[in-house]
Amino acid sequence: MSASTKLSTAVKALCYLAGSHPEPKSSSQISNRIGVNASKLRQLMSMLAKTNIVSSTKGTTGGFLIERDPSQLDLQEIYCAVEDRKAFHLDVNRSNGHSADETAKFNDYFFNLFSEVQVDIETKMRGISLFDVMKSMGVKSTFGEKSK
Amino acid sequence: MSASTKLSTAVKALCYLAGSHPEPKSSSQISNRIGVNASKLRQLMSMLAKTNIVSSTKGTTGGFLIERDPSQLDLQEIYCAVEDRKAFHLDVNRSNGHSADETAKFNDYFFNLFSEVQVDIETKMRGISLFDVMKSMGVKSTFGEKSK
DNA sequence: TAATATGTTACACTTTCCGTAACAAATTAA
DNA sequence: TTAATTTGTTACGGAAAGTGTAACATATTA
Repeated sequence: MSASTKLSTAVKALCYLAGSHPEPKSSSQISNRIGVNASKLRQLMSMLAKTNIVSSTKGTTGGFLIERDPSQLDLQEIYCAVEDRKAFHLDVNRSNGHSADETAKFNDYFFNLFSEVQVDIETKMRGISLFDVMKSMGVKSTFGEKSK
Repeated sequence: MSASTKLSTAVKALCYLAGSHPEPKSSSQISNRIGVNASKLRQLMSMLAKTNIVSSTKGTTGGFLIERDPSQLDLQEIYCAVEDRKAFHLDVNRSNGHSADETAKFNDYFFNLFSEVQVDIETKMRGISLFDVMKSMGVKSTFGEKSK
């Protein structure tokens, strides 16, 4: 999955889980809802589980459960959980030329520039919580409510 | 070529041209210098020529010439010249799910978010001139100087 | 007329992305 | 204990994108 796809897919799934908490949802339920393949979704969810953003339980009554308050969970954290690469990856081309020194200096320059851009993106995403997204989306959170 | 590769390659070439103005440089000279394939480089240069950032002349004494003052040429402009897609492209995944309406709303949300990010990147790149890059790189501009 | 340079198209190769399948391990229900 | 269900992980074939190179028409110079 590409970086941006991972992020948006993860957010969709988390919105769904936050709207049906504390009822666990299986990968098939989630995938039916948000329209991605169940297997690929499990790969994504297992990453969210490793950082304890969701919990997972196996077996007949199992599934995924969101573990974090949506208002205290920002997009940057979600992104880092599902993507190894730093922010939105921009790559500098590898040096092949004669003047390897100069090419290396150029590559450093663009590496630094793109790093700055990445920091800017991270800052922006840190300012947006899952709850913010849910509000925009009209999804009501049931996180933290007592189950009847 | 990827977007970021196009930009960095174009900037390398333009720095070279700005440092050897007004002497035209052929695609082989440039490619030898910055270490990319001459044919691919011509593809890139022809895009810069269409927006008059460089001029090109054919024939034995031909080659490429930078046409803009490096201090009045910013990275965003270079980027736009060589890349069709808007800024650094981030894509939203296409909807397949049951609730197509909701998926569409999510996609809209992320499309808007990524658009904002793109605007931020553009703003940053508009603040950096080719001359700024050359300064960082220690390349001396000969643009505008009289040829002897 | 020969040589040289741009501008464009094409092609094979590699890498990445995407959708799907398969199956071990864990858990629940009967 | 057995069958059913679910996560977690790996693998694979095809699609798409990126890369390096070649080829050639067109234009210009010597």
